[in-house]
Amino acid sequence: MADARLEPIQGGSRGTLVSDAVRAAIYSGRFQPGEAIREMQLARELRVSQTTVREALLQLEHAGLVVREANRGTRVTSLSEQDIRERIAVRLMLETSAAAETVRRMTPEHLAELETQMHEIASAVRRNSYYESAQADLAFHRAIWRGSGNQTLFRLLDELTVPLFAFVSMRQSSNVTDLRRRVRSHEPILAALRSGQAAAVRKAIHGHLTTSYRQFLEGTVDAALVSPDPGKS
Amino acid sequence: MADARLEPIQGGSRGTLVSDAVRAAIYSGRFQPGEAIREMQLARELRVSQTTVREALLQLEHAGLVVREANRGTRVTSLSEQDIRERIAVRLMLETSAAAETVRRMTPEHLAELETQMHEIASAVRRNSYYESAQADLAFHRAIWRGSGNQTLFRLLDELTVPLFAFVSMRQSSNVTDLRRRVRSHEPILAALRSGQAAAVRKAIHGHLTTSYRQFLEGTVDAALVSPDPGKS
DNA sequence: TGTCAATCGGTTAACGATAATCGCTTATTG
DNA sequence: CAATAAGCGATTATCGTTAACCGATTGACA
Repeated sequence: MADARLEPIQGGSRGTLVSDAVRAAIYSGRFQPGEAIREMQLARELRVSQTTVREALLQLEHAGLVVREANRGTRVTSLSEQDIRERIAVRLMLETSAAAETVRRMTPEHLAELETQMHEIASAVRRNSYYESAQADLAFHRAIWRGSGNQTLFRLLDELTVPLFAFVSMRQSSNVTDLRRRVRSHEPILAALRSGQAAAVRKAIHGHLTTSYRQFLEGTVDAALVSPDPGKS
Repeated sequence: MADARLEPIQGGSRGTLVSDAVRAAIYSGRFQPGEAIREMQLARELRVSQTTVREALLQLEHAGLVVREANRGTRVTSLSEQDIRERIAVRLMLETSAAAETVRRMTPEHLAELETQMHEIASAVRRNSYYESAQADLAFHRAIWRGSGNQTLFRLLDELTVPLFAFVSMRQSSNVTDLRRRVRSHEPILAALRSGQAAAVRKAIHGHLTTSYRQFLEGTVDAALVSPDPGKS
């Protein structure tokens, strides 16, 4: 009973299938931010009804990947500078606390999983695969969020961050230097997690995020919401 | 141009109308937590198509008021003890930071608005109107969130808290003592906001929330995620 | 020639009907 | 008699079509 011979069939509903397809198209850049997505056209291309497409778009809207305007249409989300700063600020609040909790509950197995994810990032970077390295990067952070044991917290961080990955990384030049930095910048987090000290983890996450998003944060008038943890003004 | 003579007509899409109707029914208790909501039945009662009802239910699912299971049906969300604890923990993280930012940007106008909201709460309590006092309570907190100037933060707090109000207050006895407490427990927040000191505001919010939700928090094994701010273990 | 209303093209919103899926009950069969 | 399959009722998922809506453009009229 413990291990079935067959995997449960995947695919879910047709709407989810469509949603996945569009999501992949957005990530891979086939749909550009700001570009309109027409329900009927998509329905024809994918051989499904408009209703199904609509349900998929509703899901994507929830995930923050598209925006829908009544009677006007759907377009790929194009995060404004302000949107990005806001998301980063909130992510900073949540992820530092999540990681601090994660380190408290850390098991050797979980630490091993994080090290594996780290290897995945490095591997993708070695292959110079930008898309996959971003996926691995996200997976690493997800593993940290999950470790907090708070599903609500995980869900919110996911909702907040997925569009960030989709649209921020899109702008960053994917040159070799940036990719190398992607590996290095995660190492202090892992080190802090190994140390088991919550304060160190908070600092590591804070440093990682502010560094990673430096180019989006500089020029922010109110840095307050961006660094609520240290520097208690 | 600045002030129109007429308000923009409300009502939005039919789907939103249905969604509002169901939301009100949930809040008022006409739909109980755990109760099934049948699409076709609702469609007949409201004289709209099943598609429209479905869109409404999708909206409500996003808001966390109902849960939908593929091919099984929709039911009113019944938050588990764990869900509630998780939401409180995350709300604590976000609202303390939001309020700290709000106090930094506070204007006399905004402070006046909060005082007005406070009067609304007191007024509803005097009328012994439980439902309205809960609405006013929520409005007070919303005003604080909005003051942070971070729309993303506002949205997340809303998403997180609305179901809390819907289902937590439902369980609390709405006796006179509880209602009086509802007024009193907000006063320290207002006082802290007037003082202008971020640290005081953080403490006030923390105190308010842990007090308000005491009955749901006691017995929590890991209080860590619930008090990430003070008492740095 | 400027203003406003009617029209038009394109798109989403809503509809009614059918198909697919689920859990449960009832047969069937070895 | 137990295990399994077939059938049933209820419900959601999907479909194709029609209605409503928005913004831009055209055209009439002062």
